[in-house]
Amino acid sequence: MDQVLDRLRQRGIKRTPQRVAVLRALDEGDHALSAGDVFRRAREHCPELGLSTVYRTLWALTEAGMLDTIGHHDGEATYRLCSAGHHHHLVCSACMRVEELPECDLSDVERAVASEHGYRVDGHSLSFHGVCRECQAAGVSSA
Amino acid sequence: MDQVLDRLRQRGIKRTPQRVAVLRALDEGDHALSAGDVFRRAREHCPELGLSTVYRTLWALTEAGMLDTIGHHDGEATYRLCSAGHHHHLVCSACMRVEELPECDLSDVERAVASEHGYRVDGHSLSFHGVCRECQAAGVSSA
DNA sequence: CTGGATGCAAAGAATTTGCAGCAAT
DNA sequence: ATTGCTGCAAATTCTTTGCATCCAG
Repeated sequence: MDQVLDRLRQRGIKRTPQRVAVLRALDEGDHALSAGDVFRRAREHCPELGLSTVYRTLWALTEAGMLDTIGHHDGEATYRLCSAGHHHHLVCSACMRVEELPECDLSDVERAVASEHGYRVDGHSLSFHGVCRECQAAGVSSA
Repeated sequence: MDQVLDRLRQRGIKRTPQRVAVLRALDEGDHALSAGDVFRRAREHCPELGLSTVYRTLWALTEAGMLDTIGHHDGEATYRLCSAGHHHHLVCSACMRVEELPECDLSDVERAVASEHGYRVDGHSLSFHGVCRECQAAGVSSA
């Protein structure tokens, strides 16, 4: 997580207690969190945190390519710290835990789709959803 | 498009001029439209249409499995009439045209991911984005 | 010091909901 | 006739922005 702060510093972003609190909230547990979730969690470490700062920090992290938008459930966007490179996600619909899937072998498919439809294909996004081991054990069937 | 109305009728949904107008707006062109887009287009055929009705109809169509949410750009969700079965999308980021990709051979990958991570994988979503033939010809490079 | 960062409150946008009247079946 | 549908306007909710002040570098 300190590497994240390093990368931010390189982009001229200052290290403030608020940002650290937001990062800690995003970092503990690999779950996808909404802006409100982050706000509530980060507040425990930094009570004077404002919601605007959360949004501003989320935006900065997204700009820096360190934050992925996982989904938009019920009008709320959910975010998660992620590695910078190309990857996909495996999302538990019960607890919102997110695992990264680095491997990706869709270039053939991409090429096929491109030529078949006359598109210049610039990229793709792929995500799997299901229920993680823990939630299965806990008897959760879906969400 | 009349088949869509048939399927709606079977769900006990009445055929009103407003719904028809919304369906026409969604049907003409294979583009992904936001609620506002649909509203503006449908109004041309049905000037007394209210925005709420658009949202209510979009919701009904989604419930019926005939409408897919393509993306959430700038806080606006975009929708498109789609076939009921499992399929993926190829989206032109310039004109928002959407093509359906019926073929899908990810079951192996899905199985591998499931066993590797201990998940019960319930499904996946995959979409490609790029620039369609027409927009390439028109010299559009991205969005 | 100095420019970026913050909190607050107000603004903006998209979507939802209450309600009394209207229309499709 | 019934029952759902509609438009309008008000209400909700998520997110963004303006601004005076404050703090990290």
